[in-house]
Order: sequence, then C-alpha cells, then structure tokens
Amino acid sequence: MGITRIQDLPAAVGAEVTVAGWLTGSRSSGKIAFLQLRDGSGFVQAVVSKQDVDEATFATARALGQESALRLSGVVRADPRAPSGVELATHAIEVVHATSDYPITPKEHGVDFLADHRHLHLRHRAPWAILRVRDELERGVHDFFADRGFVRFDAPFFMPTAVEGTTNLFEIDLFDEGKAYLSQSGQLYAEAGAMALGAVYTMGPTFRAEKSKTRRHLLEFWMVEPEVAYLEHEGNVRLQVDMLSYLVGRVIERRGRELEMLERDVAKLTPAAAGDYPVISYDRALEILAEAGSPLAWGDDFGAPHETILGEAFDRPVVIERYPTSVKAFYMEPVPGDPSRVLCNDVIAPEGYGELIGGSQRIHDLDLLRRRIADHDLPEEAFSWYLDLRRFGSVPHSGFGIGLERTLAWITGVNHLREVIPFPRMLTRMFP
RNA sequence: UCGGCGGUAGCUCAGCGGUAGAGCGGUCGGCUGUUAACCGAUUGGUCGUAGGUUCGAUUCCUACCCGCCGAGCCA
Repeated sequence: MGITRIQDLPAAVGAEVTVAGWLTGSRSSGKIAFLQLRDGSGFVQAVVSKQDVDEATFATARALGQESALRLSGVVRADPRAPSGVELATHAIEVVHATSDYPITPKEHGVDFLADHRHLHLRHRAPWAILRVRDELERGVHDFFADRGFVRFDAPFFMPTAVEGTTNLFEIDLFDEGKAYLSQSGQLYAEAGAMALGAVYTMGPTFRAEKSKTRRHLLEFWMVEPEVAYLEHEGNVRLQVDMLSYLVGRVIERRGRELEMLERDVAKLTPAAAGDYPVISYDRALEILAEAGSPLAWGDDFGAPHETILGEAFDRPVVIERYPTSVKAFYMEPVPGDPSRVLCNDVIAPEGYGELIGGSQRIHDLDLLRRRIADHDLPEEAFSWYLDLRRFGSVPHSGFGIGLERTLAWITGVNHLREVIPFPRMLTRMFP
C-alpha cells in the first residue's frame, strides 16, 4: 500500500491510509494514546484506542520516544478538535526506528543549544515553516525573472580580486598559483552576462570576511543580482519595486499557513505586496533623520540606527536614491550635471530589518570608469576585462543586489538571520 | 576590534564564604479526548578553565576561554 502525505489527509477523510513519518510528541492514558506525527509535509495527530488494537500495539504506542520513525496505518477522520481538521484513527504501527533520549525536548531552549543541534532543530515547527517560505521566495525569484525574459547567469565564486576593494575577502590558497578569493558579489560578471544575454540574474552564496556580530549579518549569505543592458536608473528602481512586491504577495498567498505558524502579523506585510513604494532622495532622508532627532551631515552614510528610523517612517519598504558619490562604489554612474551624487538606490525594509537592496546604474564611459578605478586606488590590470565591456558596444546598464536572508527575515518576522538559512555560517558558528 | 551582559542538572534558570535547589525533560505508576495535558513517585551536578585570598570558595579577587546583545562594515 502506498504512502499518503500528511498534507493530503484532509482530502482523504474516510480513507484507509498509511503515513510515514516521525513522532514529535505523545501522551497517553490507560485506554488511549495520542501520537503527534510529522512527515515533512505537515503535522497530524494519530489516535490509538486500546479497543482498536492488540495489547502489544498499544504498549508500543505508549513507549515510543520522541523522533521515533514510524509507519502508521489507519482511517482518516474529520475532527473539529484537530488543528488541521483531521486525525488518524490508528490500527497498526510499524516502528521503523525506535528512538530514545532525543535532545530537543518540548521545552524552552537557548539559542546556543539549538544552534549546536541545528541538524535536528530543522525538524521542528519554526524552522520547518521558515524553510518552506524560503523555498517559496527562491521559486518566486526564478518565476519573476523567467516571466520577464531574464536568463539565469551563474557567476563564479572564486575570484581573482575584490569587486569593490573595500570589504574584506576570504582568501584561498591556490597552491603555486597564488591567491584567490571567495566572491563577495557576482555583479561584475553579471555585467558581462547582460551584454551577452540582455537581462540576466545571478543567485548564489556570497562571502564577506567581516567581523560582524549582529542579527543582520552572516559570513555566508545568498544574494540575487539582476543586471540589465539598456536599463537606466528609473527603470532599475521600478524593477526592484515590482520584484519585491511580487515576492511578498506570493508568499502571503501561498505560504499563509507558515506565516501564521510563525505568528507573523501579515497586516504589516500587505502594503509591501501592493507596490507603490515611496522613493525619496538621500537629501530628503537626511531631513527625516534630523526631524527624528538623529541628524547626519551631508556626505555621511547611514548607520544601522538611521536605517531603522528611515524604515519605520513608512508602512512599506522605502527607496532612497542619489547618494553622495563619496560613500558609494567606484562603478556607479554620476547624476547628470551633478558629479557629487550617483544614480543609485537602496531599499530599506520596515520594522528595523535594514537594507534589503542596493543597486545602481553602472558607468558605461570608458574614460570615466578608468578615472574612478584610479581614484579608488584599484589595480587597473585586474579590471582589464571589465573595462573591455566599455570598449566594445558599451551601453547604459543597471542592476542591483538583494539579500535573500534579510528579505526572508523581514517577511517571516524572525529576529535573526541565523534562523532563515539551514546552516548559518558566522564568526562564532561553524558547527554543525 | 570596541562597549554591555552572561557561563550552576539533559534544557531554562534561582542561589550563596560553611560542601547545591526549582521547573521542565527522562524513567515508573495513574487517568478514554489530550494539544506546552494533568496527578504521584523517582532520576539527575568536576557550579566555564587556571591561579590567588581564606580554616573553608560554586560564592570574593586576578587572568584566560567561550557565548549572547549592540557598534563599525555591509546584503
């Protein structure tokens, strides 16, 4: 007989089924036992009545330890007392693997303990719900770009040099060939891709060797980086707003149950799904900060507290554009007629989740780009291939990078980035 | 790297200059509808490490290790 997945049980009321899964908890009396079961697709309660089974089966049901692997056969029964509306009236239990002393008990645990047992904690409700939202988000990214004719473009993760020169890179020893570095961005390669394929996006892990110890940072995180030929700044902002509102709407629509399990207040998310994000200038952002009592001088970049103030000033993500040239990367196109500012933007999330997106129109003029590389004390030889993109058929183009974990943390409402990736890599966390 | 906080039972924590406690978990027993069930019993400890002070240190002092939160950096 085939296996029925728990998520399909509500459609199988009255049927005889076998469910294959694991025991998340149990309680019993002398005459009845309740087995909480999960199978990866969902959760259900199995009821074992003494009158329905033989003595040995009932004894087995009472003795099973948490996370024992089981095949349970029984009849699906609708019951208003069950959270999912159904339960399994069990008549046979096959113990696939009896388990005892499972470490994650039904009890409050500290973050360090759960992190040490991450390989097991993944089985529990919150990680389960979060990872299903993550899957939906990633799937949404692919669908969004596929629908718009983008080509997925896989940038390399080993890099000969830094992309932006400022951040720290993880160094790799390439035997006699010298050093290489783990990628901190696929953008420069995506620009080559855009010139070949028109519109591309990358999606993959990114590595930042920074000693950041906050809930908004990981050493290894996932980034999506679209890059589009002939796209200018305004279109770039539009693309970002369209994508983010699509993704939020899609998660609300398809993963509402998971958000509910995570106790996410979906009302705080719905404005973000509607699009129409406020677009303000860097200069206007300074005014908002001054009004909020955290003034900043023109030319200063925003710190985390400033981003929180700006994000909380709106009910949906806010686009901030045209930053001072001095605080941004070397490849950004100047605002026409105003070399002190660049055609760039960040998207900052509400509720203190910080910067989700950073994007810009890229410099397409060869001489200007060479001057900028020199101004930033970067070695021109390393960028020879990148400069070639400006020597042969150079066109205006734009792109952005969106942090998958930050977006996911905001959507799910969890406090720390380490909760939204299966195995977080941090300064103090390489195990498991 | 800097600032703040912390490390005591499997877990979450309390405690204190006189040799260690609760709740939960586990185990055993009871209960026919539980949802973090409940009731009774029981199990459980190099008090982060190394020095020092002291008759005596888990407690006081010093150093170190580890972690958490925040800052900088950024997504």
